[in-house]
Amino acid sequence: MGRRERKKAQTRRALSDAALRLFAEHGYDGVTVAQIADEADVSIATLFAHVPDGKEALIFDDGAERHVWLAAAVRDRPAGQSVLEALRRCLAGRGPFTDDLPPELRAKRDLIVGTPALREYSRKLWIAGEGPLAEAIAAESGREPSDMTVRALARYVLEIPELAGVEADPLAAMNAIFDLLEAGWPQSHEEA
Amino acid sequence: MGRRERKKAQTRRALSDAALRLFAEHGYDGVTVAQIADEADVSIATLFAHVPDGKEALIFDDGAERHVWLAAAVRDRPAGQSVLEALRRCLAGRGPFTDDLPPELRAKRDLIVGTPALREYSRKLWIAGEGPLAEAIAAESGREPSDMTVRALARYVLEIPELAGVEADPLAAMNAIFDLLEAGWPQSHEEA
DNA sequence: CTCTGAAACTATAGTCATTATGGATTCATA
DNA sequence: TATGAATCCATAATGACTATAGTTTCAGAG
Repeated sequence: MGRRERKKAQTRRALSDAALRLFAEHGYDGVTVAQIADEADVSIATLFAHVPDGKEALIFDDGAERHVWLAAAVRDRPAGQSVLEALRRCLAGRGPFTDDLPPELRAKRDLIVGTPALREYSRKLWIAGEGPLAEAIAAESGREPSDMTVRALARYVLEIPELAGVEADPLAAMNAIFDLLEAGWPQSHEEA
Repeated sequence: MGRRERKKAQTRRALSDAALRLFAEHGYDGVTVAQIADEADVSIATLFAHVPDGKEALIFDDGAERHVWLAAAVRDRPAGQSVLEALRRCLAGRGPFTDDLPPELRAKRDLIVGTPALREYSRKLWIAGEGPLAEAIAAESGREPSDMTVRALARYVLEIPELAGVEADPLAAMNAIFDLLEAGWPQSHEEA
């Protein structure tokens, strides 16, 4: 990676860090993009060049990883395990379903959950994984990616964190929803 | 209804009409709130007093009706009909699932679908019906409204228009999704 | 009918996110 | 080393939205 890309990544990182620090201290609405740009020592124009989606996007990275990561969980699951079982286990170790996180990440998660604008943007990134996930599910179940039930299943799985995350026992809630989906999407669907 | 409320409703209507007309002609981003306020012959401050949720909310009414209407479809269904069957029939006659609409409403729908900001706001209003719908489902199926599966079902049903609406045959797509949900939420759940 | 308080309206000025412009600097590479 | 692209900057503009303070209009009490 050349110096150019390195500097670019550095600037992006500086912006993320500055934004997260200031948001944590003053709240999302208590911080202006000008302050963030100052803190990161770049101009406002540069800030927006790095974050075309706007202020909310500052503390997120693409989210492309998440898609890859979900699709991989489906594709690389142990032999004999159902697609939904793989997704269930995959989600169980992430997001709202574990408190086994470094305090830094926990604080970030709380900030997002407590800020409507951030929550919405986070959802948008997350739901963008519907297409890739649907492709992975289709490939593993011998269906077409355009199959409505495949797309619906992908979407429904992606909704689970938002639905279960606010419950008293998120993990139990998640399992209840997966049970519901598994009844409607039985193993038999997965025969090629 | 006194003159006061009547005038208020008139102003709100004038704003809606002006916004819809201008959006249709110049596109959502091609119109400023100042133009809309002018067209409706009110000040900008007044515009925002009527529409606290901002520009996107101009062409929508509360959406409170929609919730009532959905919950009613569940509550007042014919004896022996399942909750999901009632919802299936109810949705089939609305939104993206019928072209049997006055051209005025069709144009409005196309505007919303073709404008990200409007689409998102429309979704927000629609999803706000999750709570009421969950209550209705819970009441009819002898479960608690806090039951995770009830809330999930409500949410999943509300997602259907967005999921199926973009398919070539929306009605067929909707039916496919309802079949999926009915398998996971069998009749047996509805015994009190 | 008249008085009064609240609601609705207005003009004005401000804040803030976001975009546009045009120029300066830095880096990759031929 | 020269060239072109990427990055950055200062500046100014646009447009959504909010705050303030004052005016008009209506509903209801007396």
